[in-house]
Amino acid sequence: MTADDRATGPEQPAGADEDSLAESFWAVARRLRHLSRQTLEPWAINPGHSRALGVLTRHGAMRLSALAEHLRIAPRSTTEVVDGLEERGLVARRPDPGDRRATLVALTDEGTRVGAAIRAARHAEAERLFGGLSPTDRAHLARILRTLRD
Amino acid sequence: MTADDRATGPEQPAGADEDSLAESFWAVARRLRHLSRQTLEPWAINPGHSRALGVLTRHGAMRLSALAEHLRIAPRSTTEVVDGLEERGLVARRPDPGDRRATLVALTDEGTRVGAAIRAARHAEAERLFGGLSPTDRAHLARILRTLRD
DNA sequence: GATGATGCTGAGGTTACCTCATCATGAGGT
DNA sequence: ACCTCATGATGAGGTAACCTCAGCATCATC
Repeated sequence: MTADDRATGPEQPAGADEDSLAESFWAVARRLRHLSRQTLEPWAINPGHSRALGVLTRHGAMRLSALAEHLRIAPRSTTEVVDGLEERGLVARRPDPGDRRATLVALTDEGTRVGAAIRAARHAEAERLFGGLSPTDRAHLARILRTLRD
Repeated sequence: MTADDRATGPEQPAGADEDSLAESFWAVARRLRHLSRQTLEPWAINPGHSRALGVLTRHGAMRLSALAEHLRIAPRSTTEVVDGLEERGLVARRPDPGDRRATLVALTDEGTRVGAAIRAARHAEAERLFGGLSPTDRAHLARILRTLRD
């Protein structure tokens, strides 16, 4: 049939025909998301788990509640994300020595390894998309995006 | 706590710290999505419904199955989207005169009106985000995005 | 040491998708 | 005409990733 009215992912707004900046923007976002899914595939890990892994890689062990804030999801939902990572042996729960109500989540060795690998793969993935641009265009894009983000 | 590890929306990959093009990209995507949610709010319509409305606005009445292809969701899911829009009085089902198995979905007058209003609001919304750019930057961005999208 | 706040989790709900089975209809072969 | 297979929509039921609310243990404060 006709082509791609859903210029974007499942959560994205419509307006595909517009041929506007927004449309192109979502089209690129979509490509990025696809790349990302491919990147994560070898680890059989979903984006949510990957995000949590990223936070722990960058910030080290923390309470579930802190992780929830980083991920911007409800504490209760964080319980489940951590459950998943724990099942896969990527993180471990241990009691917070300073507060017996609290639980700390820390990367296991395996988790550290996988976290680093994903980080590297993610870097390569970005390179795959943006690598085609000339250095000038990369600079332009970086500057413009920085402007838009404020 | 620290700020925003979730550089993006609920479905987006992680990697916030990277300070890479990808990171900025998702940050902007996030802003766009927020704007979009605001845009849709007055109509109490969700992105899925809005997308369907957009397709019908652009392409006119069509079968459920055709709509499913445009939206890139399963036919069965389309049934539900159309149910929702029909409840709100924005579309109507009628039998396909050429095939008694099939059902055509068409915008009602109200649906046409709302579709147009959303289209306009969406345009304004894009202007709100991209309007701050100089004409040169807009051209740069448009060109670069077009390159990335292939 | 009672009172209220905080940290985690069980129970159960929502949203937006999915697959599979079913039913009516259509199209083609014999 | 009849049989078979394909197709369009939908009922039934499932899943993933969130959510809220209630409950329990623990902490901080008065």
